[in-house]
Parts: sequence; structure tokens; C-alpha cells
Amino acid sequence: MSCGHDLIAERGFAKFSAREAARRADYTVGTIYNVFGGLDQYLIAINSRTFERWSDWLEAALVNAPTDQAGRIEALVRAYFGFAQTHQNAWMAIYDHRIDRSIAIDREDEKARELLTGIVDREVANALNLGDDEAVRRLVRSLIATVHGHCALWLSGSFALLQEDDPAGQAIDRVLEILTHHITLAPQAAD
Amino acid sequence: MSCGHDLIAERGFAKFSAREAARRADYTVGTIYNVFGGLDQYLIAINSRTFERWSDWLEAALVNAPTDQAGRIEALVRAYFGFAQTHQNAWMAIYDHRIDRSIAIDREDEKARELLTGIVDREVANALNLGDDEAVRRLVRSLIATVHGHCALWLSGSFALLQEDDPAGQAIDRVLEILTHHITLAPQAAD
DNA sequence: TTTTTTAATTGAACACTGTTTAATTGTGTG
DNA sequence: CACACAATTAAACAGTGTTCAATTAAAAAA
Repeated sequence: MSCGHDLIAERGFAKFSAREAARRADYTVGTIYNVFGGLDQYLIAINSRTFERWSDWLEAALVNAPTDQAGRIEALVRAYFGFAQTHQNAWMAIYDHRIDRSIAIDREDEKARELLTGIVDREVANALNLGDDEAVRRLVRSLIATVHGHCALWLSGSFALLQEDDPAGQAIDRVLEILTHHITLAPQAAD
Repeated sequence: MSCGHDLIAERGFAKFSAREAARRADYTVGTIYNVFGGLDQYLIAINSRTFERWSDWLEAALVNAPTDQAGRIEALVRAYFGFAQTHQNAWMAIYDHRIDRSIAIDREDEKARELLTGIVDREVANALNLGDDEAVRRLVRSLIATVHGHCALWLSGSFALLQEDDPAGQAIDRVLEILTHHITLAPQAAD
């Protein structure tokens, strides 16, 4: 399984091969099909691993982040980009793999994905001086989409074509602009 | 060539096959390689066609758009989403096809891509009561990334998972929030 | 321990795919 | 007509995903 993750990180989604992954793990393709139930499930498992690493990366970056609210959001977005850049192939594979609705996703795999949004939920709720309620979570999904868009176009090369050289900076600017529309005054300490 | 476009629209990028596309056009795979120079160039040509259709779609939608600035931006974003939804496979193929830097992109293909950003440049400059200068174009790329992110996560199903049912609406809200930070007062008619 | 049952793993087959290249067919020109 | 040049093909090669009967290994039961 870790061989599969390594292979996709090395070659990218398009040139990934289940046969080759099995070969490297001293197995046969058939084993992958029997153990995981199919190629899609195998890829889902590989991508879950990437999600876990990504979450860890974000948490690690937040430890050394500034304590002011804007600084913390900036650190979060930069870490988001940092992971994507450092693990380009693995990161892109998450979105390259299109799963059709017929395939059921294991609870375990769903949890790996929720971990990531959970981190953002927490940080944004904090930046807005709000609790982690439904309205915040909806906004968070939208902010994630905003950052995702910048990151995806950047790594796919569409942005190089468009001569933007600091996509992360642009994403941060947009996120902060958006947040000012939703910000609430920090509650004062009771006196 | 139009067979290739039809095939990718029908099957999606992952299940697209150059051989099958050739077959449908009563040709042989070899012909594609000789005419286009390789599979990548063929896919670029197919995607250029999608870009052209997309631009046409946006222009068509703008004809019937409201005349107020926010309404026009909203119409633009909705049309963006509308095209992507109506031509899911073709639209996603644009981003599924990763071109490595070694492959040169024809001027003609570049122009098809610039047409689209050109439309957005124009509309945003208009919404901001500004000319179409470099600063606006930089913001526009960022806005496109913002909308792209919402649209991509939506169609890839990541958003369904996150239970958002109006991603276009969310994208519009974000874009308008961002624009208020960059807006300039409309120049008054000389009196 | 030996036998039986269950799980893991393989190997081989099938129908595809992309890619290359020599050979062939078609098409206009001198 | 014969020639040159472009378009097109056929065949081969090395891969791929997918399936499944047959084999091997491990666990449980006798």
C-alpha cells in the first residue's frame, strides 16, 4: 500500500499502474483486486493516506504560526500550498481520481477527508470569533474551494501561462477580503 | 476531430481512447499521430474546441444579462457553472489533461484560452468602473481561480460530500464580497 | 499430530490501450 | 503518363485493467 503511495508520488496519477505498484510490493495485480475489491478502492486508500499526511502538515505548520488572527489564516493557506507543492503528484492525484457514485466510500476514508476540513473549520471559526456552527462550516467549504482553485490552477500550469507568480499570496488576499465581510467583534473578557 | 470531442464528452477523459476516436472517424490511430504529432497535441486541440464553445456560451448568456453591475457578474458566474454542468466531461477534460512543459502549445490553441479570460477581463473591468489594465487582469485571474475552485469541487463530487447544494451561489457571494474591496466609484457624466 | 476448512495469493487469459514505423494508397503537377 | 509528395494504413510491441479457476499458506478442528 505504501508502495502504491510512493509510486503515485513518483509518477503522477496518469502514469500510475496497479501492476507496477504490486510488482514493487512483491505481489501480483490480482492481490490488489482481492484485498481492496478493485482499483478504485485501492486509489481511494492511497488518497486517504495523502489526506492524513496533509492534515499532519497543516497542524505542524500551525504550531509555529503567529497568534494574531490574520497571521494564522495566512499560515494555514501557505501550509496548504506548501503541502501541495511538496507533494505535487500525490496532491493532484486526490482530484485526478474521479469516483463514480456507484462506489461506496469506507467510513475510514471519509474520516481522513473530514480531518482536513475540520482543521479549517476550527481555524476559521476562531478567526471570526464565532463558534463552529453550520453557517461557519458552509463558509469554510467555500473558502476551501477558493484556495483550492488557486492551488489547482497553479500546479496545473494554467497560472504560469497567465504569469502569476504568487498564487498563494493572491489566495490569502482573497480569503482575508472575504473574511472581513463575515467577521464579528471579539467578545470582551467579562469584567 | 469533432469525433474526438464527442467521444470525450460522452465518456470523459479517463475512458477516452484515441483508437476509438479514430475508429469513429473511419480512420486509424496512426493518422491521429501523423496529423497532430502525438496524443497530447490531439487532446489540446479537442480542449481548444471546448474553450471556444465555452466562450460562445458566456457571450450568449451575457446578451440577456441584467444591466446592473452585480447582476452582470452574477450572470457571468452562473453561465460559467452552466457550461461546466451541461458539458461536464468536456469541461473536466480541460483540467484532467496535464501537459508537461516539454510540449509546445500552438498559438492558435493559446488564443482559444485567452478568449475566455478576455471576456472576464472585460466584464470585471466594467464592474469596477476601471480600465482593462494589468492590476485588473491580475485580480481577474484570482477571481477565475475562485470560481474555478467552486466549480471543480462541485463537479468532482467533493461538494456533494460536503452537502453544499448551491455552489454557484456561494461562488457569486465570494466574488461580490471580493469585488467590494476593489470597487471604484462610477465616473460621473460630465455636466 | 493429522485432517479439514478458510484465507491469501497466483498465473494465465482476455480485451483493450498508446506508440512507432515501413509499406501502401491516393492526389495532384510537370 | 510518370513523378513526387502527402495522407493513410497495417502490423508489431510493450504495456495496461480486469477476471477467475487453481494453487499455496495459515488456522481450526479432530
